[in-house]
Amino acid sequence: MTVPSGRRERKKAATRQKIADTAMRLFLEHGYDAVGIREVAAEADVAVTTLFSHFASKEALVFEQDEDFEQRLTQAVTGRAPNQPLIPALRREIQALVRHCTAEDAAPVWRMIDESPALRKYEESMRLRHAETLAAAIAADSELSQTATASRTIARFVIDAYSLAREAADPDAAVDEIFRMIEAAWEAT
Amino acid sequence: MTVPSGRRERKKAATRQKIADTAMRLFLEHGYDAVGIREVAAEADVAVTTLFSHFASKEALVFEQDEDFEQRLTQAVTGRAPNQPLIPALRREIQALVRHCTAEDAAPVWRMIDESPALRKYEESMRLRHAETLAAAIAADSELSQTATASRTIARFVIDAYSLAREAADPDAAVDEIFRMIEAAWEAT
DNA sequence: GACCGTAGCACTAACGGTTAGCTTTTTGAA
DNA sequence: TTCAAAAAGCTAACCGTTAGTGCTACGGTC
Repeated sequence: MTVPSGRRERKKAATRQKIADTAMRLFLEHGYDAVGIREVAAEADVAVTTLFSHFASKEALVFEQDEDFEQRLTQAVTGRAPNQPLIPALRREIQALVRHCTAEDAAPVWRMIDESPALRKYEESMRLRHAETLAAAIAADSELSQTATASRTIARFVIDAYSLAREAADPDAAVDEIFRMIEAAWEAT
Repeated sequence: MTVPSGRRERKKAATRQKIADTAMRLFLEHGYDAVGIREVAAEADVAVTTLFSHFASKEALVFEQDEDFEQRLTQAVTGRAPNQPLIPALRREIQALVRHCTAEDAAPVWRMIDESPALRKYEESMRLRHAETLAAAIAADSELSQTATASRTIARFVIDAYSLAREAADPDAAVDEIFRMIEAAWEAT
């Protein structure tokens, strides 16, 4: 028992990474819909069942590291200095995340996502999960005193900001504009 | 050509309705996931392909009349009296919609939806569609002068209000609380 | 009333994502 | 070396969905 040390974990992580990399390469090369799970598994030289033991679904192959997203947002709430206001902290984080995914080299991936209904759906429910996590972090902040509904509402609005800004013509300006609205909403609680 | 009047339309509508009713009955009886498409088709005495010619997907069987939703929201925007403010009009409509789907007799259906990941996903992307439609209606209103981003943002917030209030312990109070925030956000534009 | 185009429906067979059941290999520890 | 468990593998299926094809009944036209 104890903690499975070393090699086992590394090998598992390596297998996972190889699957993810292979999948991304094939998807970008031939299109998401044109590449089947069996094809990805064969190219990565693993069994289909192995692939699904590492990733819950085909879509999850594309959003490999979405836990970053969640962690960075909650970190922005729980990790800010005492007496620092909530909304600006979230604004900075969202700004950074939007910039990250509107960067040049991320463009092909997001184009692929936008073109596939399945991937869009998946991202939508991912966002809702993130909003719930963020809402929990906001609700748990002892410096703030707001109802459960207000926490969940602000969390949704913040996630909306990310989603809307990402698609806007001028993402930076959109973040500014939307966060002015969120700030007002927050002060109305 | 012209408009195919009469019997043909009635028969088609009857078939559609029979499929929808049968599906709902089976879903509520045995659970959404436990009932297969082939089963629904057999019970409704139609071919599987016929079922899919009336409904785009299994989930669509549950959200049979979601176009109402979209129409009522855009109507609340475009059909309000001149010089009437936007947000209160939307608030009234959302209030009504929330009440409608938190009514006693709708409870089993919504419990079923909440329990099925597939149905939740479907509803989420439905909401996004509705938000886009609503955003277009707001942007088209000549009395209002707001950026495209502001329109889309307010539309999202309004749809969020519906979604959050529906799940809240006290839906009426939640609508009030969230719309106070939306009102503030709107005035900040 | 006979005729024709088409809408609606049926049937089969398949495709692609996903899972269950079971066996084999690899790994860490005794 | 030996053993238990984790990881990976294989087969075979399930389920939602679609393509291909043909039949039937309806609505409009002559």
